[in-house]
Amino acid sequence: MLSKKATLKAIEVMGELFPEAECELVHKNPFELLIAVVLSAQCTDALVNRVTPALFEKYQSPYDYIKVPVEELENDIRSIGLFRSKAKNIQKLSHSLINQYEGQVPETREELVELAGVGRKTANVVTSVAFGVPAIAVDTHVERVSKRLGICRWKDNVKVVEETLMNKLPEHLWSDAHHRMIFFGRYHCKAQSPQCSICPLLEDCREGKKRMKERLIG
DNA sequence: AACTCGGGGCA
DNA sequence: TGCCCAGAGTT
Repeated sequence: MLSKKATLKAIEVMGELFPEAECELVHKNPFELLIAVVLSAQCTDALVNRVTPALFEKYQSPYDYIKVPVEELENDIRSIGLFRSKAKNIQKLSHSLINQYEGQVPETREELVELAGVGRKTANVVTSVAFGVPAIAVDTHVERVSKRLGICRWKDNVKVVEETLMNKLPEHLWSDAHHRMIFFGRYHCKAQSPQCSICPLLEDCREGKKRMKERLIG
């Protein structure tokens, strides 16, 4: 397991590699952010950003989303994939916001995860980005990078990965660490073709050294 | 724990 | 053109 010190150093190096790492979802308020993150499940943020300008123009509140037939909402988000379940979830979620929170977005993880289409990762992104609560949202990039570097164990589930990261990093870095690991995972430590041979973290990376040794990397 | 949903992107 | 990617929900 990577020490706290080495983990911190790795996060700093990722920051140097990707100084532009920050939240990529275009949002103006907690509600738009929530919708954007729900839409982003199983597709890229770039894809979501293609539909959100028109979507947010047309739908500005939970009340707008429940006024239209579900087929119309499906059609408005058709190009991002999984549009049937996402449209259904957004209407269900909108009803919940109206009935339980007077149309506002709740500010705690516990309340957020109860909403349709909102899981642990989405709840963390909303609380941290919209409400400034320190959190590490563990998506597949964060999970893969953490496991390859040896910050956590291979068998750890998402919850344990999250707790381990929080234990090894100071609270004020949680948000930055999240964004940096996403960039690092997406563009460098890729799922299929990690760039180990040119990686500045190779010395400290369990998986990278193994791959180099086994010549899995050119 | 394994499977499903559904597109876009890339080799 | 077929494989890979990305979370939440269901069983």
